[in-house]
Amino acid sequence: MALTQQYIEQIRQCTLFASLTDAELNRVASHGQVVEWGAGQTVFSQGEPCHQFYLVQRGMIKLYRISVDGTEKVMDLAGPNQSFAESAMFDGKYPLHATAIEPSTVFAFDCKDFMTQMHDNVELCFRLMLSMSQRLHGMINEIDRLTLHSGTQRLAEYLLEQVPEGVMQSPCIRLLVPKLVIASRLGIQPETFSRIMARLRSDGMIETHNDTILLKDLGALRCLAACTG
Amino acid sequence: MALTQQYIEQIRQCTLFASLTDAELNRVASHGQVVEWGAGQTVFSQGEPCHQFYLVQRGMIKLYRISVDGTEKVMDLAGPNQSFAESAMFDGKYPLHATAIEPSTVFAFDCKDFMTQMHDNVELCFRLMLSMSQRLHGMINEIDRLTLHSGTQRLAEYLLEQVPEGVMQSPCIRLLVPKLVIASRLGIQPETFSRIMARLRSDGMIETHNDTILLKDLGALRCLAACTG
DNA sequence: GACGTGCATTGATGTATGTCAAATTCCACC
DNA sequence: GGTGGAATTTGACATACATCAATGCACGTC
Repeated sequence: MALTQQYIEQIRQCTLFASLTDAELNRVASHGQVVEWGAGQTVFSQGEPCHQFYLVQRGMIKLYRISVDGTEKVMDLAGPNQSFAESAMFDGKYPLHATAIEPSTVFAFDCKDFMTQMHDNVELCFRLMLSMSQRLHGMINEIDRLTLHSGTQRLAEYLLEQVPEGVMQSPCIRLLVPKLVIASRLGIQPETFSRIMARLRSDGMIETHNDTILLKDLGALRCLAACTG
Repeated sequence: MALTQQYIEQIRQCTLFASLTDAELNRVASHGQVVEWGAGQTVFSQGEPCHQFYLVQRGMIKLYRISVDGTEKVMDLAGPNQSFAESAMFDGKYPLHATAIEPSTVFAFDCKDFMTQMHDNVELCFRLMLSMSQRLHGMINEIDRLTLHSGTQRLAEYLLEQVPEGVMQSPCIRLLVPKLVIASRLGIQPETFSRIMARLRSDGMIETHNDTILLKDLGALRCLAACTG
């Protein structure tokens, strides 16, 4: 489906497009599409030639790799207002799989057009380079966590990341994706995830009701995440 | 020390600078320096404001993080003709530590000048974006290996990576850095590294003499690296 | 409302890898 | 060429986490 005017303002929210003029944004949009994906549908597969990159409007996209024995590692989760696969433009093919884990609306932008637009607009290049550098540093942090932190620490960090800005004490958070997926994201097994949660519960740090989690002791969680433990 | 004419051709070897005209390259060089670092000397520390990015001329630079308890995780090793910390330009500070692990000569380029040069030269932007996207995909592979592959697999992969192109059978490779450093690079302990090597040796896949390693059975190593085992 | 499917939890058990410690080898420096 | 300190190796032991298996729970479908 064509990317109509009604979505323009929403696209501008994404920092990648924030600096564009109305005319430029319209041009990007004119080469874009709105696509709907059902839960479990694949947006693209690893190795596939890359002609588009994406911005999530609604829903959740899982970005992941699969090993030879079928095990899946979730590399990232893209929710509303988050873009993905921009860097694949330069490689020509996607470095991982992407599938929707719930009904999702996604904006798809044409790589070729975006590249020519970057040629005419250095500012846009800088936007993309900033975005890529941030993603790169995010990856460094990811490797840091995977190698230097324990499963418990990573889970505590994840819970704390879900807390909205400015909340001071005992915030209540919701897990936006199945625990199975979070476990893979954190590099642990679902069983281990469940066990760590049980321990945090019995230690009085959290209270749980399905996907809703009350963080009773932020201080203890922060210590767990930061310190050796 | 100023970056004199004698180094220009060497800098051009790096893909990042390959597309530059003589005039452009001279300008980059005029804002650059040649710096010598002894073994163990730090090039920059994590969090430090970033004013330069680097290209190794000779030697080896270790890029790493340190955890609260002092444990060190080597994220990457930059040898001759490899650049590092380009992406820090956009963040304003270095995301990790860099120290020389042997006497090294490094070209240092001024970020501010390079940024203005990118403003005038979209081609240069594209070069950097290509380089960043490759690094990004390298990181994805890294996380893939850390989470989906065993220590043995990662070590086998590392050994195979050291084999020069086109060598068909029983290549002899040399470890260019202390095993301690490689172990950290692979996310395992030095003791584990040693034990895995011993196992590969007793399985007849390799022969070792200090830092020299004969890969006796490439097929078996490839199977070990790729398959589950 | 019964049924089925997939997710989550809990228990029992296995194992790869980490940790601690000591012996040995290597290497740089005097 | 000897000496000291770091890197490496090896052994004994500990443990976090994975694996296997069974049960429970929630959700959607007919």
